Amino acid sequence: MARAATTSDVFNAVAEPRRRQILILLLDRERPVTEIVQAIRLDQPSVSKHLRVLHEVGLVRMRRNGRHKLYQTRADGIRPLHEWASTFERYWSSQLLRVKQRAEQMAQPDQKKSTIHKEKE
Amino acid sequence: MARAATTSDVFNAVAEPRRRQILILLLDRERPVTEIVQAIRLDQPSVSKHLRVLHEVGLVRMRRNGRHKLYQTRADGIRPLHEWASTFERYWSSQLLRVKQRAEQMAQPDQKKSTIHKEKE
DNA sequence: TTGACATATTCCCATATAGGAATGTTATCG
DNA sequence: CGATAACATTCCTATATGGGAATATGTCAA
Repeated sequence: MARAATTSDVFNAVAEPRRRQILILLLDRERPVTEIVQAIRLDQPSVSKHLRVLHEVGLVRMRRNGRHKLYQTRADGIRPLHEWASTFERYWSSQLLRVKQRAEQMAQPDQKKSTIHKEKE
Repeated sequence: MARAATTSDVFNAVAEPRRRQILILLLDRERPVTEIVQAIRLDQPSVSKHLRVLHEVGLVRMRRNGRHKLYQTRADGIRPLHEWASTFERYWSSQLLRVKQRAEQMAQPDQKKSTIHKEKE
């Protein structure tokens, strides 16, 4: 399986770069599909599919206007993501913790340097 | 393709529920792989693979301690996600905007109710 | 060195899904 | 009604990847 159980939650929806693009584009005002197609340089069916995903997880609203369907970002839908990320906030904002961890590493000099990811702190 | 270009960025990493579980688990203190295996009820190879992904995108650090490898969340890695989500903050916190949108919808009563997603506002 | 433990990697399979092409659907207008 | 515009859906293909089994790698202890 390519991505477990909850295939369509907010986390999955924003994992796709094109969808993040669309969300930013539709943040300030509503736009018809054609305008989105032009803006993000993707064919219309693909855009419609992304919009469907975004709509299903509540990240965009849509209203019909004549022959057009106007989409707009529902910023509210981002809140779960924001709140989840906020859980980590006090850890990265804590200099003390970082110092503590540094000290622990100092006390364990027999570690191997990671070749994959270099520590940024 | 199952997920475009940047297959392994932070957004993709946290799109996986198991990995979010691991990140929370490793937030307060470092733990060896075996302990993670027990905690999240997943086989060891799968856990190792998730840890690899998390390490590659900088969401966990690792240090060796004897035969054990101790993993811990690098909260700092969540910041890009948090900052991205914050972009939307002023939109959901703005009551005024919501009222404005409500007014626009009132002026356009010929819309169809979405059967997929019900507006929560 | 041998054995045991801890972790990582490889191989395989099933599923999810992005994109493109073709087609279907819905609404407006003459 | 018929044509057209605007979207949505379906079908297809290629790729990504999660989980499990088997295997490999690495480290310590005796």
